[in-house]
Formats: sequence, structure tokens, C-alpha cells
Amino acid sequence: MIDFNNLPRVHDPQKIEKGIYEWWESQGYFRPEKQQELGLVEKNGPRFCITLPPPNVTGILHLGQAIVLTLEDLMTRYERMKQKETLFLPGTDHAGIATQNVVERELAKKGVYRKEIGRKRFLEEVWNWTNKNQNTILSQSKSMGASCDWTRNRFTLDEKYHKAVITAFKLLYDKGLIYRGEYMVNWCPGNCESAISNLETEAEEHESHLWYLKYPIITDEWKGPKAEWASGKWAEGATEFIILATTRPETLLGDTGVAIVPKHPEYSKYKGKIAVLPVLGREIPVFEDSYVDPEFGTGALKVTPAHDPNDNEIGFKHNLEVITVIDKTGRMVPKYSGKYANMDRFECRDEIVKDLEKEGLLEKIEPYTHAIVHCQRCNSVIEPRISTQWFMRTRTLAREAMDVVRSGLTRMIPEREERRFYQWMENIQDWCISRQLWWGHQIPVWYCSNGHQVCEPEKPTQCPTCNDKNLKQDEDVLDTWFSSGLWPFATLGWPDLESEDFKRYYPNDMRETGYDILFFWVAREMMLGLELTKKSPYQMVYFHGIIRNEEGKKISKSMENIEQYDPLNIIEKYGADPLRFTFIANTIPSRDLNLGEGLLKASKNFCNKIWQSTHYILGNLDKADKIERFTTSYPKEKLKTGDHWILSRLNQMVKKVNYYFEEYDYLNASREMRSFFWDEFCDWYIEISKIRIYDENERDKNTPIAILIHVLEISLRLLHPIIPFLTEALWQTMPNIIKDGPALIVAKWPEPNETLINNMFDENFNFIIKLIHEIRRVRKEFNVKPGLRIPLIIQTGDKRELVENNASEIITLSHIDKNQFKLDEAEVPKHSAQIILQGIICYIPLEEIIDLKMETERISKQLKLIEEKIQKSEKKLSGPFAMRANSEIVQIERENLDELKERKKVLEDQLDILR
RNA sequence: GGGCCCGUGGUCUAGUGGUUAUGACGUCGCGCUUACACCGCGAAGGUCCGGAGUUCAAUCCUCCGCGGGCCCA
Repeated sequence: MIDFNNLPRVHDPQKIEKGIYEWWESQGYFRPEKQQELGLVEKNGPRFCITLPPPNVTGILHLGQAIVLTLEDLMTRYERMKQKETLFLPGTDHAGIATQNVVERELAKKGVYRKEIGRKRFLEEVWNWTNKNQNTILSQSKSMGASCDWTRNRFTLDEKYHKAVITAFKLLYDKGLIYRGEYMVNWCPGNCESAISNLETEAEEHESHLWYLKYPIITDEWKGPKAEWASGKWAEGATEFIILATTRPETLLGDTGVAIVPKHPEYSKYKGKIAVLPVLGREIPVFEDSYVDPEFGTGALKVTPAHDPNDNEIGFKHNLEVITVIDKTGRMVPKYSGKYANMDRFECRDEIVKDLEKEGLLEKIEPYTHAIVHCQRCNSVIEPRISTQWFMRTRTLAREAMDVVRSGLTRMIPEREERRFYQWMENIQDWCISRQLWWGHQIPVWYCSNGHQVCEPEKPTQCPTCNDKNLKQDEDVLDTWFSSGLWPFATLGWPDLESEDFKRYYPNDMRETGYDILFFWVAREMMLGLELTKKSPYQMVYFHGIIRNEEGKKISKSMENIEQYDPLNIIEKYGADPLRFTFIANTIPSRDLNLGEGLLKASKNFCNKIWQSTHYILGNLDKADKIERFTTSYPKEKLKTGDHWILSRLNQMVKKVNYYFEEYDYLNASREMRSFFWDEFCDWYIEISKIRIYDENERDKNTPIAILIHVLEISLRLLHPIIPFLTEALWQTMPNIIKDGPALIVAKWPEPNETLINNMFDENFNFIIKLIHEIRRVRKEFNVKPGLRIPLIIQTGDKRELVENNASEIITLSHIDKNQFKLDEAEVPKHSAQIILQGIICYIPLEEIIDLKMETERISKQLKLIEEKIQKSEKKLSGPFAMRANSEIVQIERENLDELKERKKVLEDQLDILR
């Protein structure tokens, strides 16, 4: 457990993060029940629920999950601090194909093969493997700081979840939304040997060939082949041919027709004739169909209804026979393939081409590049195949899902994802939900010996139709996305509608995930959620982008230096807080992030800046008589210009951050906090606070210390959702008087105090800042030694009081000799560098250093710039702009011009003095 | 083939129909000033991809083109 009284001197994530996480967890802060217990939330008051997209049990934590955890934990912590009863529910996914593949590969290393050991033993192996690995990723998730309620952790294959899955199946089955049938699906004949969704395939461009084949036509002279195939005489005597181009010659074995373009100049005469298919000599019809592209090949098309989706449609239209010639492992079916029986489809291709050539039936071969569809999992070439599968009717479900988005019941961020969603939903096809795998939810359908089927959650004792007692369960399992599609409610106790969690936390408030799984998951969750619970599963969907490497390349396992992108390694090197800050400060929804070391370093530096500044503040608490808590009733007369300024700026920042959080604009929220904290609080307020704190004659040290600690405490609260570890660590070390509650994680989210926001305060101190800045610049331009205290004379105009009140700030921060700091002198030294700022003029008399010529040049340069601007502005005002533009904008432009002219005059006067 | 996104200092990046275009990293000076060299102070650096149009006004809107990426067929 962490010792908050002995924190390291510099920000050292390794030393604090783990301990703090364990402390939070042991205190129960991640549980909504704890919020009730601490009296932080009302019973049945507002709540916030987000369910973590369950990572696969196969993997280890990767950057994709790291950003998920960061964003969702940020949302959770924010809502928790907003005093909503908050549940961030974690879990893991069994990931059917992926896990089965991984385990198969592992077993193969030991010489053990799935098919040899059988389903039962194989599943035991997968369970062992899963149990061993399941908690790894969850414990890794903890290192990101995710404040999930681990007591509600779920797995998509655990008993309760399984009940939800089969109940969902039965409800949809009974309603007729699920059906079984023989259709063409994407089939992976490789390792998977299963149907897969088209979303699980990838099209890749490949250089291949276009083979031009000649199919002989039966004529009066030629009634068909008389010789054996591959004898060289098969087509002897044939006189008429149709030439057609194909990318897959081996599929000709399954051809059952030849389609030609309507009104084909050469081939229409064959319309209605019979072509003879090479190899087995099957007779197939020639017909016209407008589907045939006249631009492609010869305008004739071989039709293979069993192995091509388009051919399948044409075949259906023309009532063609459907002949499957490639089996589930990608080999040629003996019955239809003659001498090529049992050959692999690609081997068959080579052989068949050779033989076609031998028979004179190969017209030509052209090089051709086209897209070939591969299996995402095992990279095998997908074989479209007809098989018996389970499908879900999606048309009406999709319409309902679109309706809730259209009506705004569920909103997507960024909005453009809604368009992508509609586009996909409008063209949705029935979803093939069965997989020929062993790892997953086995379909709850039983078949009797007489072929009747019955869907029941538990195995029925007999067939309800024929009372047959010999029932066998369907061997297939459900697509993983079918079960994860139930995630927002199955995790909360559904189908038990009376379950406390379901009643309390459904619908969820947020689905946060990568834009790349909009179709895979979000679309399905919405369809299933609406159908099964009659409610959209969440009201908001936030999409993040993909994390890429610094060159913008997608990070993949096969990459070199992959360990560089392992979140655990990044956490070890930089810390979880800096990694989280990097994500938040550099990503906007649905835009990819190129993650480089530079961004991580910058975040780490910011974290250390917070650490160091806190160290300064807490290290000086003993200078105060007593630690006071700053409130609006703090005596105003004790506040100096800078105090007013930082309080005003703080509250403006709080206001903006609140706005950005409500808008889910975390990038701007984090940048706002960073620039306030570093550029205003550290660079200016802390610096001026030192004047009072280190001055032995200063009587009121309590005020600057009260303000320092107030600004720090509010900043830590605001930063907590982004960088939870170090903010909690530092907050714990702050004096109790300024804290409410036992921990930052359950502290109240800051709201802006409007009464402290004041433009005049901003302008006043901004003037001082600008003045100091100008003096520093002049010093640099004239190469004044950094340590040298220099004289300064100010003609204060209407700002005498302001300058007087901030004399020590000006003197200290711009290294002025306080004995030579003079206001409103009648006579000004001629050999001076000059600063003109908002009606005041500063003279820096530096006899030895100031070069008259140099200073003249410097002012002339400024003058020239001003003159250019005046010209531009005058031109603008004399043109149509003045007539047509909005009067307010014209007015601003006029004022701008007046100011420029005034400045010009002052500069000219200065030049006169120098001459 | 259809659709979507992107092109902004050297690099990455925010953003907007109207003052001087955001920030980070990097670069160049100077500096160990009692929180911090994981720092401070100062500076340089941009044809907002090209072209045409709309407009009083375009980096922003429209169209065309070029380049990069993604999705769907």
C-alpha cells in the first residue's frame, strides 16, 4: 500500500501507480455501492453506466485497448465526480475464431491436433488456456488505471452469459427472425474451415491472369467429344466455340451455363444452343443476360452458381443446376472433377490449364490484377460456398436501429459516423450467425432422427413433433459478435428483467469504441438491443481512432520494434498517467493518432511539472501563520493584482473545461488545463508568489499560500479523470483543511465561480505580463547580461496605480535595479531603449550598451510594420467592405486602424527624440 | 465502380467565412535565478496541396485537379 507521506522527489510513476490502484480498489471506490455508502449519491438519483468493450481472452493488452480504457475511465471518473452513481463494467470476450486458432497453433507445436483429440478434449484445452490467460489482460488493464467494478466482471462464455445468449437465440427463433437454410456464404477453407462474415474478410490486390477458355458448341457436325479428356483429341471435330475469360479456370468444373451479352455481335447466334463443358463433357445452355459486362473479356461469361455470388444469382434467375465442386477444405470434389479429384483448388487450376492448352481450348493468357478476398484470421483465400447455415433477418431490425439514430435517441460522435452507419444499415444483408467451430455458444437447436428441429435452451427429452427420444444438438456455434451484441444488457443480468443491475443500469449511457468496429459490433448491439429489450442499448456512441506508429503505419504484431508499442513497456518507461495524457491531449473522435516518443515525453514532462510545482507549494506551507482555505468570502483587501488575475483565469479555465467535457471534447479540455497550469499558474503566479513568500518583511504570506493551494487543489480535481494516479497521490498530501472527502477519486467535480471572473482583473495583470515581457525582450536584443540589474523609467499615463502596485513584480521578474526604478520623471534620458505599451512609455537608459543607431533601426522596423498594416486596413475600409460587411466588424476594423495610427505617431515621436 | 476522411512552420497537430492562424516536438541564442535542466528566459520558422468559382471578405463554402488513407462493392 502506498505511503502518501513519503512520495518521491520527482514524478516517478513506477513508485506510485501500483500502490494507489490497490488502495483505491481495496477501499471499494470503483463500486457504485461505495458511493452510496459514503453518502455521495442519492438513492435512485442520476447514474452513469458504461460497459467496457470486452477484450479477447487470446491477447495481451495493446494500444487499442489502452485508449479504450483511458477514454472510458476518464468518462467514468468525470461522472463519478459529478456525483452520479457510476458503474464501469469490465469483462472479456471468448472470441471464437481467434481463440480457437491460437489454441490450435499452440497445440500443433506439441504435435496435438484438434481433429485427432476431438471436440470434448479440445474444448478442455481451450478452457485451460482461457483460464490461464483470462486474468492477464484484466490485470494489465488495471495498470492503465481503469476504475472498473471488478466484482461485476463478466465473460461472454460464463454460465449466466450463456443463458442470455441462448435465451436471445430462442426469442429470435420463435419470432421467426432466425432461420436455417442453404445459401452461399464466405467460406474459409483454411485453418478455420468455417463460414465467416464478409466483415471478417479482406480484399487484397493480386497480380494474376485472365485465362481465355474455348467452350465448344454442339452443332450438326459435332455432337460432343469422342476421345478422353486430356488425350489431345477431346475437342476434335468441333467447329464453333465461345471464348470466355475467367480468373478461376478450376471452377469450370462447376459451370452449369454460359451467359452472353445481349446482342453479342459474334455469339448471339449461339443463344439457345448447348456448349460442352471441358473435362466431363457436361452439356450446358448458352443464354443472354444483361448482367454480363460487354467491356470485360469477350462478352461471354462462364456461370458457376456454387462458387461465385454473382453467378449464383444468375444461376437462380435462369434455373441452372448448382454443383459444388470444391469441398470445405478447398479440394476438388471427386464426383465432378474427373482426373483432378481431391486436388487442391490451386493445384487443379495449374493442371486444368495445362490440359486445356493440350486440347487447344486455351485461347490466350493475359496478365490481370484483381482483388482476391482473404480470411482475416488465417489469410486463406476465401471460397464462396453453398452450405447450410443459420441466419438472422436484419432488414426490420436495421430499420429500427436507424430510426433511433435519426430521432436522436442515440447519438454518434463524430456525427459523420451516423452517415456511415445508415449507409451500411440500408444495404444490410441477413447475418450468417453460425460458425463451424467448437469454441463458442453451441446453437440451442436439436434434431431428431426424423429430421424435425426444436429450439430449446435445455436439451428436450423428446421431439415435440414425433416424440422421438434420439435428439442431437446442432454442432455449430454462434458468431462471437452475436454474443457480444448482447453485452450492454447480458452483463447486467438480462434476461432476468427483475435483476437489480438491469433495472438500474440499462440502457447504458455510453458505448465507446474504435470506429473500425461500427458494423461488427455497434450496429449489432443496437439491432439486438432494440429487438430484445425494446430500448436502444445506449444514448451515446463515441468513436476513437486507431493508434498508429509515428509514420502513420498501423501497428501489427509482425512489425519490427513491436515491443516499443506494447502499452506495458510504455507504462514502464513513461508511466500510465503520461500515456493517458498523450491519448487525451492528441486525439479527436474517429481520427487516427500517430504515437511517437515526442508526444509521450511532452506528457511526461507535464506530469513532472505538476509534481514539481506541488512540491514548491507544499514545501512552503510552513511560511504561513496558518493555512487558510480560499473562499469567495476571503477579505478582498488582501488580494493583489496577480491574485485577482489568477483567480479569474482559474475560473475561466474551469468554465471552459466544463464546457469541453460536456461536449466530449477532451483534447481541448486537456490543452486548456495544460496551458493554464503551466503557462499561467507556474510561469506567472508561482513566480510572483515567491516575491511575497521569500520576503522576510512581508507580513501577509497567508494569502498567496491560500491561493496557491486553492488553484492547485482545483487543478488536481480537474486533471484527475485524465491523470488519476499522480493527482490522487498529490491530493492526498495536501492539508486536510482544503479537502472534502477521503479521496480525490470521489471528490466533487469543480464548477466555475462566476463572481471571480473579471475582465478588468485579466487586463490589469496581462498588462504587467506584457510589460515584463517587453523589458525582457529589449534586454535580449541589446545583450544585457542576464543577472545585471538595470534602470527603468516609466511614464505611466493613466496606469500609475497599477504600475505602483506591481512594482516589485516588474522589478523582480525583469531584473530592474530597484533604486533606479522611477515613475513619471520630467526628464528622460536620450540614450534609451524604449517600450511603448497601451499608452505608457518605458525608457531603459543604458548609456554604454544602447547603440543609438541600433535603437533607431529597431524602432524604424516596428514603424514599417505598423505602416504596412495601416495601408492594408485603409485599403480595406475604403473598398466595398465598409458598405457590405456587418457593421460591427467594420467598427472593429475602424478602431483597429485608429489604434495603429496612434501607435505610429508615438513611434515617430520616439524616432525624433533619438535624432 | 460508389462513398468517406485527410493535405496547415522541419515533423506531428488544433481550429475558424472577418483583429496578428493553435499547440507540441524539434531548431537557434542565453542562463545551474532557493519547485522543476523532465527547467527558465528570448528568438526564428507558414503560398493553411494546386486551380477555378461563390462572397465586400475564403485556410474555412462549392466545383475540378493532384497526393495520401480508409470503407463498401
